[in-house]
Amino acid sequence: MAIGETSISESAGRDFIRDIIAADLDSKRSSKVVTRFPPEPNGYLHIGHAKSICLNFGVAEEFGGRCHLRFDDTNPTKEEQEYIDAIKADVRWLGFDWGEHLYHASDHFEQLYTWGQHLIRAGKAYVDDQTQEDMRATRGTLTEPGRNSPYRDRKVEENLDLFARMRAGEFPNGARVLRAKIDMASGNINLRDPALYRILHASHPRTGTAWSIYPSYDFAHGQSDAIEGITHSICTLEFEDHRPLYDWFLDNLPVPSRPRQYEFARLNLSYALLSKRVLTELVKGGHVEGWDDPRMPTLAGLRRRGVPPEAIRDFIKRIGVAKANSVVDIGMLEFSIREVLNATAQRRMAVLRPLKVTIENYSQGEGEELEAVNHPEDTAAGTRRIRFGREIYIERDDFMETPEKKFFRLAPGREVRLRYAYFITCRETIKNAAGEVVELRCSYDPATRGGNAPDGRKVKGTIHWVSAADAVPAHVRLYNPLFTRPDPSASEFAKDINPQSCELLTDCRIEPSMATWEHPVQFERQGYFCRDRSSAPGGLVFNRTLGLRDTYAKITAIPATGGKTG
RNA sequence: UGGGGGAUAGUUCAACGGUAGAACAUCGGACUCUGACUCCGAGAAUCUUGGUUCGAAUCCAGGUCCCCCAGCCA
Repeated sequence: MAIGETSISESAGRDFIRDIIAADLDSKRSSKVVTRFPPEPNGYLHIGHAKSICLNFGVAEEFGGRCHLRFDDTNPTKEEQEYIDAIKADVRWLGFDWGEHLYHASDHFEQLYTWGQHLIRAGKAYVDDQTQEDMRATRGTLTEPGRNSPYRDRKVEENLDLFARMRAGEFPNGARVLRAKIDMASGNINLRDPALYRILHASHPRTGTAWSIYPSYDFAHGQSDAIEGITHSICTLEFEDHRPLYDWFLDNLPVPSRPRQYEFARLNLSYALLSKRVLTELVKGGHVEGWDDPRMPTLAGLRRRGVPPEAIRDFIKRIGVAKANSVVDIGMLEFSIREVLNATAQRRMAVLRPLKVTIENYSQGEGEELEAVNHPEDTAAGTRRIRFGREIYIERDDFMETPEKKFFRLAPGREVRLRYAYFITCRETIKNAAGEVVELRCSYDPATRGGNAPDGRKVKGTIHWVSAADAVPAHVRLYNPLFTRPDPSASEFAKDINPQSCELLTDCRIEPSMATWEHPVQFERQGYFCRDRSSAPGGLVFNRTLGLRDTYAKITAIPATGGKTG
């Protein structure tokens, strides 16, 4: 079921946020539901944001309301147009639509300024000339109260004048700040006269140089919610102790509506770091190739990796919403990815590490065409013709000179099935000077054409292959987790970076039809792959989205993300 | 030692005073022209101590542990 098809009855009570909304609708405290997704355009969206997006847009859809996309662009020193564009593209890709409801905190700058004056006139805000150091020193500590600023009792007229001159750009950065006058002794540090406006001579992506002062998050967020008619302002846990301040502004300003803030626990994923600071450093420090590097947990990275948006939505639905901090096993995400890809990706054959096989009793001629099904669980996907010939490539891992007990693929003297083709038996092993196996000499049974023996005999293994004469070369990138630990250090992430997070294979052979294939594909017995955007004619590049579950390989060192390494 | 939150299988969530349930993971087994998929089965939890109640994961009291807050970041 698509996310938008969830009915209210099914969704009611699915989590505490939906419980609250259902109750508000029930008690008529709200007559509609309006939510918002409020990213700051200072980086790319990651899968943690997907949780918020799915929650906010999902809830709005389920309850027949709407969800706004609002850029929290109150700090021009960190925000860029590139991020604004990328965020829009990512939200759309995930499958959500804000319609006409695109907003920016900067749309409300003029109103916010007016409200700053309003607080001044009410004696509830003042311009403070203290230095940043002084403010820090007088704020107190977690256990000691702060001290009032010597500028706290400035006259209204003087405050108004100074505030206007701050706006006019008369003072340098940091010279003064507009502060709310609340309580320097509050146990909640957010209430110790928080800054409302700071002087920032910086060019803003939308307002350019029109402003020399910019509102703080606290002063902008709730009021923007009120202006837009947001009913339920859903944010993460770290804003919980900002809620009294959020409410204080709404109580002390003539706002047009009364939104409420609710907080949920952000997403954490094992073997990953979901913080914009870390992701930004990974990009700027050159640890990855960019925001859309397939190893990144960004939506852009997941997209390039080949992860379908449906899989992300399914994953988010599965993990639920609560207030307890938690770390979700990356295996959960992988399950959702396989679930979607198994159902949608067509099957093809590709040999990643080729081992040449010559079928000695097969004619030297042109070869032949065999039929292969495109999707075993979806007959509508049809079939395709694949070339077979005397020389083929099989996977190096599918041959073992001295097979271990559980190995039931090819070995000297052993018979296996070539998928959709014939049974072959290994007759001889060719080695190079170093003693490495470089070629296999096999025989085939013409009676097994298509893959079944008329005499009813069975083989234990079926392996994939490609025709040596017809397969096209390709590069394939195998990905493993970016970090070596399930709980990488956010403060010293560099030491936990996995040096083997990307393995490039340069001698792969794939079915010719793949040259122009644009969809996710399963290379049989190996995993799900997608064409990388760096592919060029004659230079195909595939990314492995995820390996198939592999109960034989049993890699224990690092989780299955990216599948087996060898 | 201030203020605000949170503790249920290995993990993530349910259970809203009335039989602690699901998904993922794990371990068995079946099926299979993908060691995939699918199917069947198993093990596995209420932080702790009291109290209220016929009955407590849920209500009350005390304790323990974990997370967030001292930006002119969001």
